[in-house]
Order: sequence, then C-alpha cells, then structure tokens
Amino acid sequence: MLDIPCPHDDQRRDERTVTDTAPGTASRTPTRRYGTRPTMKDVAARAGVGLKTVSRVVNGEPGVTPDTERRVQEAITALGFRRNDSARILRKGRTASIGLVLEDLADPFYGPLSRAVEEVARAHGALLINGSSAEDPEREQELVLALCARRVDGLVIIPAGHDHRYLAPEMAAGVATVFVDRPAGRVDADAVLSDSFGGSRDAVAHLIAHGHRRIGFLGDLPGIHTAAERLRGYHAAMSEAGLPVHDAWVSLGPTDPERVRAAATAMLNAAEPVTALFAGNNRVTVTVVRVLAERPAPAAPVALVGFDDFELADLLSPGVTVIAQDSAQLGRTAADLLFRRLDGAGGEPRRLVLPTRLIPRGSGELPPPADPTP
Amino acid sequence: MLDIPCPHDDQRRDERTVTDTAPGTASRTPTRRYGTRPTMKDVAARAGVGLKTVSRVVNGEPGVTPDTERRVQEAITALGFRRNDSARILRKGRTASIGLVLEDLADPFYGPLSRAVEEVARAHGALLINGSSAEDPEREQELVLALCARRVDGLVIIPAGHDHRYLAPEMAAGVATVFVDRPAGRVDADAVLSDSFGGSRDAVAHLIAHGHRRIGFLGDLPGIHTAAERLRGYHAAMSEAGLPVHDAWVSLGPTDPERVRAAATAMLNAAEPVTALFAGNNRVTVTVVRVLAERPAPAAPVALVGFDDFELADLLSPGVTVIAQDSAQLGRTAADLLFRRLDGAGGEPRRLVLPTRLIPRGSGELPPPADPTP
DNA sequence: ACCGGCACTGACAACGTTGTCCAGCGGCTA
DNA sequence: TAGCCGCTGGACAACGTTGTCAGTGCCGGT
Repeated sequence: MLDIPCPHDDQRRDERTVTDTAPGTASRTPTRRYGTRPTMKDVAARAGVGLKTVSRVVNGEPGVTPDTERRVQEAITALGFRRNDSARILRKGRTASIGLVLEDLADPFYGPLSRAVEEVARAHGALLINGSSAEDPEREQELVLALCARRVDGLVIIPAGHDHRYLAPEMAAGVATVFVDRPAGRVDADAVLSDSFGGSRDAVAHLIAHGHRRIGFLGDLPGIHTAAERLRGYHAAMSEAGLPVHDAWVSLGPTDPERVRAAATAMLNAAEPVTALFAGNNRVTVTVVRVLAERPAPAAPVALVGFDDFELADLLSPGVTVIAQDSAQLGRTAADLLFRRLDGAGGEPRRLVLPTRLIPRGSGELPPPADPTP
Repeated sequence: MLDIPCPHDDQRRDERTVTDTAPGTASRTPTRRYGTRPTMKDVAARAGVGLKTVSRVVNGEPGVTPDTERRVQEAITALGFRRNDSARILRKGRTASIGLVLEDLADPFYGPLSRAVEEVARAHGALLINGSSAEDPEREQELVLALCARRVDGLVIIPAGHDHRYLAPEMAAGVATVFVDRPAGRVDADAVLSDSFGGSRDAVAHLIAHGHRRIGFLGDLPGIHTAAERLRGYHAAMSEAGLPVHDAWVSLGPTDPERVRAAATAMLNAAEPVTALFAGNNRVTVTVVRVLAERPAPAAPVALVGFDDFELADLLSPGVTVIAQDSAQLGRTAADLLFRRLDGAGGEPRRLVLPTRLIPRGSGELPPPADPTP
C-alpha cells in the first residue's frame, strides 16, 4: 500500500542491541494458539477453582485463601492471562476513559493542553482517547460520536464547528462534556476559555501606550470564536483610545503562511502603513516575525504583539512581546471540571474564563516613527 | 479537591454567544432516564421488529425492506440510540483502536509524530488511545498493559525502559507492536528509528570541516538508545578525522536546563575551551542557544549544531544548523508498518532506519578562532 | 391451485466479565 | 457431641452486541 522508505533496512549498525535482544525470547513465550487469549475460565480450570474466585483474585477482592490465591496467580502467569477490559466495561457500564477532541496535536498550543488533560485523567485512573478534528466540523462530529459509541465517561472538546446539538442526546445520557478554548454552539455545556477579549484589548492598549495609532490586526477565520473575540478586543482598545480603525488594518482568514504573509505585506506597504501589528495566534505571529525579518531594516522597526506565547520568543531580536495563555492550565481546569461532573457535581453549566498575561519582550515596546503630523 | 482558579467565572462578557446558546436545548432532549442508554432491544420494541433487524439496519447489512428500515431509523433517532461499541468489540474480537505510548505529548518532537500515527489510524478506521510514559519505565509498562487489557489491535511504543519482555505474552497473543525512535529491549520486535549515529557523525564532521578541533558533545542520559548512538557518531567522526576526544568535552545526563547550562558553561570556560558544540537533542539545543546568547560576545562566536530541527531555528542569529529528523515521517512509517502487520504481513521483525538531513543555517559554519598552534 | 424458492425476519447462543446468591465446610460454643 | 455461625468457593444470570439458523410470507411457474 504505502511505500516505506527504508534506506538502511536491517543494516543493524548497533550490534550490541541486536545481540542482547535475541536470546531468551522464544523460550519464554507460553505455548498457546496464536491470536486467542486465555480467559478467566481457562485460568479457573488450570488452577482448579471456580470462575468467580479468579475474578476475585484479579480484582483484589477479599474472601480468598492465600493458598488459593497463589494457585490462581500461578495459573495467570503461566497462561499469560490479561483481563479483557471490553467485557469488564460492558458489565460495569463505566469505561474509565475520557475522550479528547482537538484541532491538531502537532500544534504546539495543544501539546501541553493534551498532556495536562492526560495527567488529570491518569490521576483519576482513566485513559485518554484522542483525535484531531483538523478544524473540520464534520470530522469533529464523527470523532465525538465514535467516542460516545465507545462509551467514554466524558469528553473534552475543542470545537471546530458551531452547532453541537448532535451532542444533546449523549449529554442527556450522562456523557459529561467540557468545551475548551471555544464555547459550544447551540447547546448548553461547560466551557473553559482564555480571556481572548481582555488579552487582546491589553495587547492593543499596550501598543497604543507606546505611541502607535495605526495598528494592524491579523487574525484567524472570523467564524472561530477566539478570533472573533480577539477582534472585538482590538476594536475595544482602539475605540477606548479614540482611535479610528481602517478596514485595511484588519485581516481575518486562514492562518496559512501565504495568506498571512500577503496580508501583512499589504498593511506594511500601504500608503499610510501600519506602525504596529497585533497577531491573533501563534502561527500568525511566527509568520509575521518572518515577514518582518525579511524586510530591509526600516527607519523605525515595526512593533509586534502576538497572542499565545511560543518557545524562543525571548531569543529573537527583538524578543517578541506576547499575550500568554497557559494552555496546560486550560486543559487541567477543563479536566478537573469534567471529573467533578463525573463525580456527580450538578448545577448549571459553567463558563470559566482564565486570565491572560502580557509578557513584554521588546517587540511591543518599539516606538512608532516620528509622526509627521504632531 | 483541586482548586479551580476562576477569576471571571460567569462574567459572560460575550452575551451574543450566551444568548444564542440558551434556547431550544431542553426541549430537544428526549425524555429518558438519565444515565441509561437505549439498546437495540429498546429500538426493536419501539419499531416493532426483531433485535437482529435493528442490528442489520445499524450495520447497513442487506436484507431489510426499505419500509422496515425507515421504521427502525425513526425509532433510533427518537430514542437517541447509539450502538455500544464495548459490546460490539467483545463480540467481534477486534477493537479498531491502536495504542500509542510516548514520552511526553507536550514535547514538540512528539506532536507531529502522534498526529501522523493518528492520520494513518484514521485511514484504517481505527481510533488512537495514547499515553505519556514521562520517561518512566514502570509507567510505560503500566500503560502498555492497560492498553493490552483494552485489547487494542496494535501498539506503537516509544520506549522508556530497556526490558520489554513483559510484552512477549501480548505479542504472542497477536498484539502487533512497533517501536519508534528507540529499539525494544530484550524482545524481538519491529522498530523504526532515525539514523542517530549517521546524523551525529555528519554533524560533527560538518564542524570539523569548518576547522574545529575541540568539539563538545552535550547529550541525553546514556541509557537512552538515541543518546548512546549519537555519542557513538560523535566519537566516530572525531576518530575518522584523527582528532582526540577529551573527557571534559562530553557530558551526558538529564536534559533539564540547569544541568545543560552548567555543562556547557564548564566546557566553554575551560582552560582549553571547546570552539564548537554538538547538542544531542532539541531541548539541549535550545538551552545551549540561551547560554551562548547570554555570554558576552567573544572574539569568535562558538559554533553549534543541534540534533532535531525546531521551529524558528532559522530566525535566530545566527540561524541554528541542525540535523533534522522528520518525526511525522517516523510516526507514519511506524503506523504503516503496524497496519501492514495487522493485515497479516508476516516475516521477521524489521528494523527500519530513516535518514537524517543536515540543514546548515550559520551556527555550524562559524570558523574557530585563529589557532595559536598552527 | 400447488409447490419451490426467495426475501425478509426473528429466536437464540455466544463473547468474557462481574454481581447475586446459595452451598459446603470449618471452627466455636453450649 | 451437636448445632450454629462465618467464611470461602462456585453456579448462574446479565451486560449489549453479532453470527447462525430456522421460520414466515409471498411470488412465480406449471
């Protein structure tokens, strides 16, 4: 099917590892039909006890003589028995697993979030099943419903779509659901958000405080909640400072480098160019940094503030001023809330908003060029 | 239990969203006992058909009258029925899910890898269950066995430990297993690796070609396979060039910034300081970049090559020369191999080694200071 | 009008586990 | 020594689904 590139297949440069790998493997493998696993019944037969006794031993329930327990344990290791959790889940009704649906695991923003959710899940003895929606509402729904079919106990969702009514039956059936980063659409559910509006207002106010009047905003697709909120924060800061907003200063759309590059260049090359840029998320920020770095050094460098912190932002020159949101904290908070719900916490759906933090590093503190019309 | 920080709880700044969220939710929720889901039996009763007919409709099997199918579909939507995959799995034996165990999802190296594995799984109709081992062998084993208990069809493992004999019974029982980034220990299994040895040799040869003779190596814990391989590559390049290696030029250990910082500083401040550094992975590289940035500008800047590419490496000044390995390709290759095994591909365990690529960006091309002993 | 055959439907067992309940057996007390 | 109590162990049903197989009704052909 797919062609595996394999330039050095089996070259086995590392003889040491290969050598101590070989011996002792086959001999340890218990003799058993390939692909068929032993069940408790097999263990019971081998240990000469009843089925339930094996169950008791496996689950550490009381009421088993030490001697019997030993016999059962021996049978278990001899057969290589491992409890079938599918059957257990079917019987018990709880799966001890939660689902996480996010946009893209490869995005550095979601890695820590995912990890934080996993840590909380682990603390509650649950496994994490996750999937990427690739920002596609249909794929999100498909994934969420697949997870529901697996009977996950709860869901943490970073929504791609805007209509989550399809979740209503699931939620009614007891699947705890927490939305993160963006709120649910057309359904009443818990949500944990960053303060996109406030953070953006802070960012733009910061630029204004450093003397900028023509500030560009490069944001994500306007349909995305955080993008809309950040745009709102931008407008709020501008209007609070009594500054006009020119249409050409705002560009919303996909965050692929080409579009962002074009939009930023247009703003910078306009007749009345912007003197500062506010980038709506980390992908945009990185592209803008590249654009600015490629431009011939202007008289006054363009100021920049980005939403989302990113690694090495402090090592660039100048360091990039950002609005930091703690994605791990976002995940942790959401997962905590989820397990609180699973433990029976009732009440109205809550909306938690986590604060953002402005980290000045230089790029946001650059002054605009001397104004020809003072 | 855990205290949720919630500075703006329910402040509901965004009235628009709240408004269009509220209506229409409760009325759509079907009347049903909370926490109990309808089963095929319920659907069959409501539709006035037999159990198996519902099963047929749900699975799109032929042999159902359009009229009957319609009745069943109506009952399904009316009740909010969703097939219980736990029961399905128990019955069918295959779970259509694979497990991924890696070190840390928050590490930028593993994000793309994880995403690639997920994409392949998705293409095969499988879900991905993942867990982080946090580089702890016990936790790795615990996770892997939990996944086996879930009867995942296959496993992709980035091993933390060195003894995977505990997997032998599982593999014998038919759980396909592919190791990534590092080979399995004491068990014969498929592995997909990057060419750590070759890449490191290239890196160090590159530095040597630019005139360096005293080159430091900052690596990960020597127990980690890739770290050992990279060290071996370092030694190979040095000895191929006829250069001696001073003990003080090699430092292996945890990659926390403090240790790396201390080790790098020691090498740079020694009586005969190194003129170039080779960093054994991306975390180390970043710390070294910081260390070098903080030092007062020396007569000749210290050269640097890092193993693993990282975002923005090209935007630093100078750009950081790296040995790039394609972590997504690593994941894709491993997942492809896994599904090939699941589709019945037999044969000896394979070891695939993917090539690395040297990307010169400036930091590795810096010449050493003029040599006082020519 | 009868019969064979076909298309559709449904009863039932099984997957592997856990909860319920009862039987057996030991020791302890009267 | 007999009776009772408590503890251990096992038989059985149930979880919700799918595969097997048999049964039903209807159609067309003769």
